[in-house]
Amino acid sequence: MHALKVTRAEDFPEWYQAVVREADLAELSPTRGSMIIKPWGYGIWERIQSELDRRIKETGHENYYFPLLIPLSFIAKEADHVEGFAKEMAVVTHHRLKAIDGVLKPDPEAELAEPFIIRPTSETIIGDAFSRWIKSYRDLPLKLNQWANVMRWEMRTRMFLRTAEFLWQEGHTAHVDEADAMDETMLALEIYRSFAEDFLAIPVVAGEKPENERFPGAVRTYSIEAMMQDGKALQAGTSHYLGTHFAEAQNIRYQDKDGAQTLAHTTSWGVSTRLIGGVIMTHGDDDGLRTPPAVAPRQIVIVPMLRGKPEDADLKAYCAALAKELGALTVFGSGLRAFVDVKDAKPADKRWDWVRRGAPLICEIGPRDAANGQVTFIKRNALREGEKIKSHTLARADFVAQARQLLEAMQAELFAEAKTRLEANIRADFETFADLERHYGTEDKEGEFKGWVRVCWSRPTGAALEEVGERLKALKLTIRNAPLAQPAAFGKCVFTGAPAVEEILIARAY
RNA sequence: CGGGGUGUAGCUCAGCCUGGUAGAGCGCCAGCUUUGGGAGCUGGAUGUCGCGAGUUCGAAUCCCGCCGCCCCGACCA
Repeated sequence: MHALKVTRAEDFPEWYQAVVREADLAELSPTRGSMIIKPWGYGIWERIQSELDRRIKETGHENYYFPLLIPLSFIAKEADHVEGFAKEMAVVTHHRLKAIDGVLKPDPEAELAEPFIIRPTSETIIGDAFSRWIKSYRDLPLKLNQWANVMRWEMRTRMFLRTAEFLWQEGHTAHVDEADAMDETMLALEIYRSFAEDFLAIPVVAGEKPENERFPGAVRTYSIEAMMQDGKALQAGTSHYLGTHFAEAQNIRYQDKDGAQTLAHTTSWGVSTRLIGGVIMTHGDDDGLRTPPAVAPRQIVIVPMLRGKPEDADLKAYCAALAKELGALTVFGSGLRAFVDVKDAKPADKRWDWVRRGAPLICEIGPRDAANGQVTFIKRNALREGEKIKSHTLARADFVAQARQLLEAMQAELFAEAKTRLEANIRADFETFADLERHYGTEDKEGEFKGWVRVCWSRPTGAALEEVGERLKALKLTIRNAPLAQPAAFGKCVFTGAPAVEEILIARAY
């Protein structure tokens, strides 16, 4: 009997919802399209924040903070940018409420002269500041980052994957020229790749987005793409080289060494709470989430087998001492997070709560363990042997000595499992569009696992690319990216038969 | 915003066709029993049946409108 009522195989979207609820990650809020992130889910985000923040600072960036509200006129400054975001904007138009016929409404007499938009991203207001901060080549590069909430009025929302309001980090930088800005763009992409793989145990493919998938206003957009357990792709991070588009629109110029006024080259890059959706769909199983140890808010949870008797006190003391000893250890670069669950509930229920949340190591310690100086535990990533729960027992001193290694091994095992799945499910033997049609079909069962394909193409642009997009759309496919790692020679374009110049990944996507 | 589904207790759902005092299981609370693993027995609490307006003596049930959620499409981190 599994801890969730629905399995991945039966109904993947339902299973996803079940994990979010049963692992106590988040719930819907009264605010349409926005969610309440609960402690276990927010704890994962806090771990993501602190580690990513460290890596961002380590590479020469500083944090700052811009306002939530942006003057409406700002968004209009870059043409592609407006087109990309205008359709999903929340607008603030009044500054006062008034009871009209007993109903509170925006006071018609309190309409703002210029409305504000709630930021969907901050390029425009940050560009405005950059134009004032940057005067000389000596001011460059300018490498800044902010942690913020943003809002995009999405038609259809899904917990963590696409919500109207979401949390993210947005890096914005300015440079003297394209070469320097491109170095920065690729640096950010590499930060995301290594972070996703090392810390979230999510293997990804880093590459460049095709022209039609670029960020509005970008010259080049790069992404990391992860494979979910239903074979669909999740864009888990993006990095953009913006060229001089925003510099032109907002007059970001510096005086170069020869005294000339020169346009700066800018970049922007971000990852969001969507990463948590990626963690769920990469590592979850039919018993709930398996939280990668590096981001688990609690890495070792100790459940004492309390029986409501006097000897409980000894058992609690034993568990508290064990937690303290574990807490003094260091793992993944910070203090080990151990927790004793003394909630007045049945031990079996507590165990399953932690299984669903995906605490990496769950210790179940009874009086006999305490008396013998041992620790009985289950490993969340290898919970079962057949249908039965597999438990392990170690002498207490050995458990403490091995705790760090157990967590590191689990992190590595989760990554290896996902990496194997990714590599086993990218087909690279398709040469024509007919091969794609045969593989993905049009009549296939909804949600059937299809994986990704890696094919050659001639990189058409403009109308020709539009047509490629339409043909793929008929199969519910999109081009994810052109991986950075490319072979030396190419075959023929699957779309046109012309000589190819690049390999691309094609997949169904979130 | 278009197509499909759905909305009844904290959760999963029955009841609706054929109108007549609101149900089950799980969970929750209390007591007792049990105690190395998702326990048993007994008792108990919990609902403006998504919202609004109709038809009717009477609406969870029929009609109309609106809204939320889920899936698909369009759009996107």
